[in-house]
Amino acid sequence: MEKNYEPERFESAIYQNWLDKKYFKASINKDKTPFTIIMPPPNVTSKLHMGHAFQQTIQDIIIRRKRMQGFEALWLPGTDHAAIATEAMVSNKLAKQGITKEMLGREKFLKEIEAWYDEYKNTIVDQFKVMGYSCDWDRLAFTMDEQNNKAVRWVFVHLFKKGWIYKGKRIVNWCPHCKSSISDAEVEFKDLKSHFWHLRYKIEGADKYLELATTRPETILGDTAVAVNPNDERYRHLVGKNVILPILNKPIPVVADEYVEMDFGTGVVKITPAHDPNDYEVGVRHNLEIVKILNEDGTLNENCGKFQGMSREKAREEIVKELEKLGNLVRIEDYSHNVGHCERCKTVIEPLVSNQWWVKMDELKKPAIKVVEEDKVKFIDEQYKKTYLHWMYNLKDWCISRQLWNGHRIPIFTCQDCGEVICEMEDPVVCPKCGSKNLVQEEDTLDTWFSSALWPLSTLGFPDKTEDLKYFYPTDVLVTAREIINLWVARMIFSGLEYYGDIPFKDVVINGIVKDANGKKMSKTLGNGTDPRDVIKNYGVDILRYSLFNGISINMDSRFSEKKVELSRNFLNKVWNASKYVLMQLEGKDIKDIKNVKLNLADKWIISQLNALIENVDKKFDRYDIGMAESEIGDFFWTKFCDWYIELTKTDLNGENREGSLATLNYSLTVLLKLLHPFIPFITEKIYLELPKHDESIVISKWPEKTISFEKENLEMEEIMDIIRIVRNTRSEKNVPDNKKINIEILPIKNKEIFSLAKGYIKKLCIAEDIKIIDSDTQASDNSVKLIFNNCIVFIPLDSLVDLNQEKERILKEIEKVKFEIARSKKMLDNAGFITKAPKELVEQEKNKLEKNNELLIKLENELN
RNA sequence: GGGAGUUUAGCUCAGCUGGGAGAGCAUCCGCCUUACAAGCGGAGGGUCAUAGGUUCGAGCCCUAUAACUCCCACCA
Repeated sequence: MEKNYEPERFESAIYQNWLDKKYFKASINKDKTPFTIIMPPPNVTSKLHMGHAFQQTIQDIIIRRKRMQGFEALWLPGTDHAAIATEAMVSNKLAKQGITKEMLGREKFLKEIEAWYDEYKNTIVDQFKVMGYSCDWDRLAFTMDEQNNKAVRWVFVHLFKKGWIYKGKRIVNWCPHCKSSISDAEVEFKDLKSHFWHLRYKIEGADKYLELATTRPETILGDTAVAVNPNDERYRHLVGKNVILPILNKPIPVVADEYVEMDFGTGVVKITPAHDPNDYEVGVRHNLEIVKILNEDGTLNENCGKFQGMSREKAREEIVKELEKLGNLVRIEDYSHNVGHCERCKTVIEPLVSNQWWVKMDELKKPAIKVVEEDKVKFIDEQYKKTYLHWMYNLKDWCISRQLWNGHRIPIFTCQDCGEVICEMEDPVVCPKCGSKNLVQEEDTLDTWFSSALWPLSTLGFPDKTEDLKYFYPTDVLVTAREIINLWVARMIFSGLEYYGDIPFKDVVINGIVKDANGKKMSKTLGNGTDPRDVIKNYGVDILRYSLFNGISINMDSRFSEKKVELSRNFLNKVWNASKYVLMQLEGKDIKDIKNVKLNLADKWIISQLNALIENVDKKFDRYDIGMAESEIGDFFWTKFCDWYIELTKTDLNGENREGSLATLNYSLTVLLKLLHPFIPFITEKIYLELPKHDESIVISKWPEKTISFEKENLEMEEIMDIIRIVRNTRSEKNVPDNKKINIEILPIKNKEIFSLAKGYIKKLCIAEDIKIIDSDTQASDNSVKLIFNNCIVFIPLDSLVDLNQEKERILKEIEKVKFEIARSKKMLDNAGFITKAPKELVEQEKNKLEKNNELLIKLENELN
């Protein structure tokens, strides 16, 4: 093995070998239980960022362990077509050449989009491969590939025939930049400083005015009423009368509606049904005229007289001036309020009324609520169950049409001659009713989430009834982000249930966000993010992967810092060096199985410890606590394996029974590499293949299971370790530097034979020149520090005179400690409540402690006399 | 406005169904002990946000308060 750990020298070659050997390929195998993860598809054109690295690595860790545990492990990768974002990028590119999509026409524009996808298609996939992800790449899917298109068409036709898709005039969130409606979930609200304009409208036929306040004075041109609360005494007499709308000088009615809050503002609301969701509702209730004042690009339209063609912002200014001139402006108040922005392009959205396609949710949501209520689909952590259910209970119909060209075009055709509406699996050529060939398809495309909702189905072959679906579906776990529980997770659940009759996944792991070192969200605009590609370049993939998970809970937000990367580098370096050392010891030797060899005390200890480790790690894995699993293994490797076990074997390897140590070194390194493999796949593979005995690859090797255990030796070794710790502590306290050796004399009291076995360990780890087992304290050297344990007394003769007073102090301090413990135990045991109510083992344990401490106390007190 | 989360050592976080406060980093002391100075040995450091309550016993359970974070809904 090379002297230094240099990951860049082997990571990519190892990955290529895995691909060549097809280890990640999953196919139907009746002898194995399937374990399936479908990857949440990243944007096809995106570049690897910390969020991907975190979320996808979680899945890789899970799937790699399952593969080693003998499951038929499928991790199915794919990418998303990200309709709005891509259309915006391609439009921008064309705009630089002075071309609009309208100039190109639909067909040519879609060709441009396709070319764009082709160019960028592989960037994210290639970067995922660099990350070491063990996906079945042969199954790489795309939300606009043939299979998905087919699934989308099938589902649309299915819903249409059930009567669950309808066209309706509703207020939608309109993005004037994207020129499309966007869903509620894609609207971001930001607090903006603005004003409250107080206006007065003249009451028709009277010389009085009605005062109201608005945050959007420009919409005055679309007002068709003012509203007051029916219980509002102040205005009751005006209901049914008209007021004169300024500028347009048009009489509009005063209506009474519960929606108006009496306490807010003046208690009078201007109603613009075409441009406000609530106003729209009021408009419907009172049968008001709907006047649209905006074009698709956000400029004012032909209903706006001299303001036509102005931008929203310009129109606001001009209209306020005009109102002031006309005497309708009372005052302007500072006000800040939440304004909706387009999540993708950050433009202020404009609510406006338009014709859209909708999916009825009433029936779809019922079973999707039930499966989560009954934990058939389980959220990790459980708090998200509430988030999900809360949203589902209040779910309204889903607006699925988007005014884009990129995406799945709505497969509805209308006969221009007889008005027949056609929605079938195949595009119709003639009208089935009148035979006309004059058929026109809807212009709009579907919300991207419409196809994403079918992801677990379509990637496995839906709508065809494939064997893959039967075998791999429902999938086992979905790993995804908080903010798309509603957008995506919910829709996959009702889709799976409605179209295939089963849940799409059993567990939903919601992962936290990776923030920067200061706990701030990483963002492009702030420039505070760490680019995972830089970390890979400087440190390698394994170190990046390890640093993302060490000591964190994956469902909580975590922080990423250069510091963590360095710590991870130190650890991987430790793994490399320790392995190098162990391999050096094993080289050229005949390595036996631990079950067929005589084991030393330390060997039995580490084997027992490993058993406990395996059990703990499995428990943590099974509840997706993989960050803690990682740090437990890492901790074990460093402390127990390197600092203790390897050091202990240095004695045994020079002793009579080297075989036991060699076998156990080999065994424990193998177990640890396997446990670490899901987290840091490359270094573990590299070392694993150097072991004297190994499978073809650690990827397909067997996950460790518990083996023979040595309870008695385990405890004995722990006692010896305690002695070693105390002696080291004493050395340090007495200012004996580590380059100076001491002599040690041990007087065993109990379990005497263990000390002859452990003598070497103590000598080595306490840096002793000589170690003697004595059988009476009269043999002990003069001028020694005397350390008292339950099973022995340790004497350390020191060159310099031991200060007797200082020794007395030390013993007194120890007596204090023991007395404190005794008092605590007594207090508990004297408490009747404790004796009767606490678990029996606990009481028993406490009694044992008390007894031991009492014995120790007597010995210590004897020392003083 | 509704809901959720967080608050433990100087920093980053553990602490499972209540039963003696933990780790790493940082700090201090001592070591190049031939796998590793990216290392080894040792030490100091905490009223577990605050105030009540339940319990034989509370970091953990209940109630209230405060600060920070996130999600949802948005009042013209």
